[in-house]
Amino acid sequence: MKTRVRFAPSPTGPLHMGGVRTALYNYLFAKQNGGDFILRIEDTDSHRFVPGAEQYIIEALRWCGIFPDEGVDADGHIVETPSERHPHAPYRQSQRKPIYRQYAEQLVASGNAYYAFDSAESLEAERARAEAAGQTFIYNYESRDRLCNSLTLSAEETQRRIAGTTDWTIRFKMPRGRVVEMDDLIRGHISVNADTLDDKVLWKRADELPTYHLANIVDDHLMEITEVIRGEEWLPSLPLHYLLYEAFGWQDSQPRFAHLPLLLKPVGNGKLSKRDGDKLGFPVFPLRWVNADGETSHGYREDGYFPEAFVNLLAMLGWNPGTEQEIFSLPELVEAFSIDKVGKSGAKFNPEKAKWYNKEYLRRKPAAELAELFLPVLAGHGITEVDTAYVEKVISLTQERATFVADFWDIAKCLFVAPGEFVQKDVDKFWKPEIVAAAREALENSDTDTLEGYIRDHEMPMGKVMNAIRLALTGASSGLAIADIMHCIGRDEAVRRFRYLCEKQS
RNA sequence: GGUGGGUUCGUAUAACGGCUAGUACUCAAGAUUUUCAUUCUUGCAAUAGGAGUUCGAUUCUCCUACCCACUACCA
Repeated sequence: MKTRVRFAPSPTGPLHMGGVRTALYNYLFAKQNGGDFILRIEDTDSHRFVPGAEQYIIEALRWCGIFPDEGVDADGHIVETPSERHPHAPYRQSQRKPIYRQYAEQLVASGNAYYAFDSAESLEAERARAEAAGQTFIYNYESRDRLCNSLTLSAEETQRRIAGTTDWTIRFKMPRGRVVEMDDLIRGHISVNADTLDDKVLWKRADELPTYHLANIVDDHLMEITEVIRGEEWLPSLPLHYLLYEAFGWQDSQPRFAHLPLLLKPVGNGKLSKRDGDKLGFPVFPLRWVNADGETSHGYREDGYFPEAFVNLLAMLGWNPGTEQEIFSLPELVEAFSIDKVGKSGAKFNPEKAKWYNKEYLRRKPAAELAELFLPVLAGHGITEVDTAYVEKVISLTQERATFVADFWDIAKCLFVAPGEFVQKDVDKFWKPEIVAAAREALENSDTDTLEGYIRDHEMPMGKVMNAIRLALTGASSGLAIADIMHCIGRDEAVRRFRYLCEKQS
């Protein structure tokens, strides 16, 4: 049987990095097994729908190099209708609306579900009453017989209510005295007593839409999903899902499940949230996101991370190859990934390690590629007429000092413009008459390649003289090697800058 | 509160039930360098606690503690 997995996000906002990791693991699993990766949009919550969120999800996955074989955005094109290639379309649950109702009713007919007419207020009151008594209200075998539903009402009354009002739902009827035995690819065997579970709502009449649980099981079945790989927050729903497969009689083709550990915030406890990024200064989203209020959240892409680095670091959060290799390209991940090497416990995200990954990728990239990325940065600083070969040379000198492409400017701006300001602390330390005199003599009696030899031959203090020259050339006493700078800007420019500082200080 | 899941250096993780618990990031020190960075070397630092099984437990079992998730006509 061909492996078919899906990533099924809800378009309620930007996809956060935990979601991207879930998508990635699904993708890796599919590709490793020669299967298909499907992107399905679970937009059954009409109230939380956020415009642009679906497009964001698609764009984020594309940026990571993850292209669905099937689903909305299959092969990079939006798929809306079924075809030979996409028999399972549409892939947006809102467009699959007509499919679900019959399944909900099938469950009612088979006695696995029932109509419930309790109002939100009455249920609220039940919960409050239970809480006051120090108990928890559960809508299940112990309470359903005294509540307002098709189990307690006459058939006529039930029919009348279904026809006459929109204030009803279909609830799953949890079996009594059942222990559900489940298997998880990551966590092993799990068993739960169904008596502790409640009769989940399957169908929301007010919206004419199924809830997650129903839509999810129906679609996974219809789309012939073989493995469900999703976040740990779904683990508590697994018994319900098992029971649903059973109620439909689909248990033989039921997918296998794997629940991924959560991504935790870098400091303290709890799962990674949008606020952590703002507070600690790292992105939690793959791409920049601007919400309806104009509030902007950082994105890895815009912050200068390479997609390969982002994918790599994400892959290593919760999974490891069992070897000491840390750098993996996407194809290498496909090769090495294994679901049973995924950890069970939540992984705290470490922004420092994320930067390290980017640095590693940056230093492995060819100068030509980096030059192309750096050109817009240069343009942003008003440098437009530059020779590409020169930019590549600059990059080869700065590459191993940088973490992001944008760092090239901070490190090497002196190779494009003369310093206008000088670090006072360094001026005080190195711009002293005797050093300046020596530096001037050395500079004027040598060229780029003989400067160091001249200073040495005349027994000048190497460190002080070099730093005085560096100060004149770059504005500070730290940074690139003098010889490298002079090779780039030329001796004449170096002398000019030196004289400029002399005049400025006199 | 209830249900489920989890727990190895600060972080991510490795270790058929068997050497001195390994590696990476961070941090510190040293070497190299004209400075900074790089690079190299070294160092700091962990099996949550308690029982049990066993010749032997990070690994298996139980208890406790702590953390997390779920507990909606949200996904």
